[in-house]
Amino acid sequence: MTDSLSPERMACWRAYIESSQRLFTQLEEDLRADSELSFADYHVLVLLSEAPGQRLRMGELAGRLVFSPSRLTYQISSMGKRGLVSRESCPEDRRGSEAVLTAAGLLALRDAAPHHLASVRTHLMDDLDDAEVACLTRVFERLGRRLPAARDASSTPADN
Amino acid sequence: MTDSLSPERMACWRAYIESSQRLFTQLEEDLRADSELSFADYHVLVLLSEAPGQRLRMGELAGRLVFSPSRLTYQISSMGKRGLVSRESCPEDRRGSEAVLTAAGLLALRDAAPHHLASVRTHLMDDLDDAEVACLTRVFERLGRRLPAARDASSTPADN
DNA sequence: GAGGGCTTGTTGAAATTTGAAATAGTGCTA
DNA sequence: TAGCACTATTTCAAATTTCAACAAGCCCTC
Repeated sequence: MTDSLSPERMACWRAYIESSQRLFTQLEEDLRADSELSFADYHVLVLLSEAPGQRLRMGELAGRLVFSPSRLTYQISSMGKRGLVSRESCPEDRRGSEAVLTAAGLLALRDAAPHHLASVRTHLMDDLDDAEVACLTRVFERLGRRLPAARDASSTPADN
Repeated sequence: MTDSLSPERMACWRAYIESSQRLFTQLEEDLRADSELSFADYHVLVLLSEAPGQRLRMGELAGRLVFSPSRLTYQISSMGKRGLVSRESCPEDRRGSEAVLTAAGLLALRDAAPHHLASVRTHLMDDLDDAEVACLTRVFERLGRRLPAARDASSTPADN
């Protein structure tokens, strides 16, 4: 291939995608092994547990999870069936609805968290020294800032 | 949450997953926008194009893509319908089959590569300095070496 | 040289994800 | 207050992915 990336950067890129894929797969597997949650379920629970009132608008949640709206609808309805979240319609904007953490959801999160965090540690974090952690943090926070609402909305400024 | 990860490491972890997710989504979108390929299609084409005889066993391919066997079967059959790859059964081991790059597949890769690589550069690589690249490479290569224990153990420590 | 236990890859049904269109509500402008 | 453009979310069909069998071939050992 006519690389327009230096060999070092190409190697970096490849290592990054492949290892990340493997890592995510592994974490998902671990999570399913010692809880009834998928990675997505877990992530939803974490975000809700940290939100004021333990509730979030669908759109907000979708944005943070990097989920399409319809995927989130499905995700939340599936979690709803399992009693992990409930839904309420939003008083300020009646088009909207919010996902609310239930007691059972919080319980499930509390149960799963230690296992999951241990998994993150053993597969990733324990192998990193502080300088590496600092480097990754810097790189990925910058990346996140640069790749904002990738989906649609605000990206076409003055055109009509 | 009772974090068993220091706040720094927790922040690192969060930035890493969220940004990675966003990045992968963005790259997929870009790729679809300027080619007929998905990210998975592209990746298959790259791996085949680099393989001796431009062919790989299904298992080998699945391992490198971090795909389940049945997902790969589907993926390859879909690419087969579009003429990007073909299939042959493996002479040494008649259980096996291999995916073979076609001329059209190579063409499609050559067409897509510049766009895709540009996308990787603008969204990620151009923002990294050499030290960061070195750090990411070190971290993710180490991670990749530590993880493949996950599913299949067919890996050779030092080669490729 | 037949059986048993692996490994390779496929299949089919069920679950999930996508993408386009539908539904409902907001808010501006006239 | 009607009309219109826009936003938030859901719905539905089609595409993809998983998961649990299955078929086939390999690799022993006896």
